[in-house]
Amino acid sequence: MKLAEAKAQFISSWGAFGSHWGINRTMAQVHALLMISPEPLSQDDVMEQLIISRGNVNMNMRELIDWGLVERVIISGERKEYFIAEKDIWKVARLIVKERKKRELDPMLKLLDQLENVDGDKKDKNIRQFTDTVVSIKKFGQQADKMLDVLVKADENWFVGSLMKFFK
Amino acid sequence: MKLAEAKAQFISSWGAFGSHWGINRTMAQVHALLMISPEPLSQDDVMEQLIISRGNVNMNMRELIDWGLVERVIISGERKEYFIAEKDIWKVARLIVKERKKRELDPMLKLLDQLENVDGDKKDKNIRQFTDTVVSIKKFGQQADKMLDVLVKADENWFVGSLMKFFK
DNA sequence: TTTTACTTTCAATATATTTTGAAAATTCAG
DNA sequence: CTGAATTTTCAAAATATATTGAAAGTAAAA
Repeated sequence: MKLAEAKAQFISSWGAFGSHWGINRTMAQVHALLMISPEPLSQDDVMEQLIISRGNVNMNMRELIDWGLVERVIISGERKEYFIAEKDIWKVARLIVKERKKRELDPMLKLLDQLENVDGDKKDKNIRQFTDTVVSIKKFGQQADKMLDVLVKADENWFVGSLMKFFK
Repeated sequence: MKLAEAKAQFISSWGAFGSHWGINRTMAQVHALLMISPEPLSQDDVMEQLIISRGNVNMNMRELIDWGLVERVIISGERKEYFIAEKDIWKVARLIVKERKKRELDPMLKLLDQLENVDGDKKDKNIRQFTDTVVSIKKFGQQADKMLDVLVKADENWFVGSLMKFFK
């Protein structure tokens, strides 16, 4: 397969994949393009290669920077800004987990705390089922929270090593 | 807090949460409603409680059944169909992981296999960077794949036990 | 068989999300 | 400062996704 074709497939596919992981399609495509580029790219480069508008590139680039997945770099003698992506896939995964944990898991756990105690007869089957459900989801969430914290803070090598041992 | 208010909050919040996990908002709300209901519900019950149309309930219910998150039940003497949700949150998590792995991870790994070998000079930095990226994502994906397989097939108690030991 | 209760489908509609592009803001060289 | 290059913003337009509801389909009861 030719490089150009492979690139196009990779970008499109990473876009689709990302859209299932809380990262919007175009944002993931920009990230994909930057990951496979050996040199930093400008906004114009991205516009040209992905055939999307300036505003679109700008917004998604900012979002990628917010997530910590992309960095601005200055090339001396150049007026334009350039961008590079984090290429270490473990770091990428950790950054995504960190961000999604903050946005989704943490608020959910906070809410479940509030829902744990509802007024009324503890023997009422409606109240019982509600409380049981909330409590079990909360417990599950707390375990997930702990696990993800370890992952997010883990040094890559330690983590890969131990986990691989664990899963044979 | 009153049960009615707590229910409304839980359903709305589980809907928002689900929409970040590959499950559409309404589908997750139907699932939430069924999880906190001590008795099976009919399509009419769901229509009434979530204030959504018959068609909408029907489509999302089928999707939930496809994922294995909801089951049809027959109540003797009743003409209508009733539905209950899987309430064990570990089973829910495993079903979701299983389905998403099949839909997302497996196709991605298959594609990466094809992209690993591109024509041209292995010394070219564009080809080098592309190949390096593809290979490292593939390795990462394979590890994730193994881990998730263990999780999906694991017996709940064994898994909770070992993992909790692992994460102290 | 016919009637009735219920379920499913899907084109039309409504809603939500993404993208554009031109104007405003910023930055830098002269 | 002035003006050119570049970046940012955001309302409007385009696109994608979800929802409705009425008609068609099914299956149990009469």
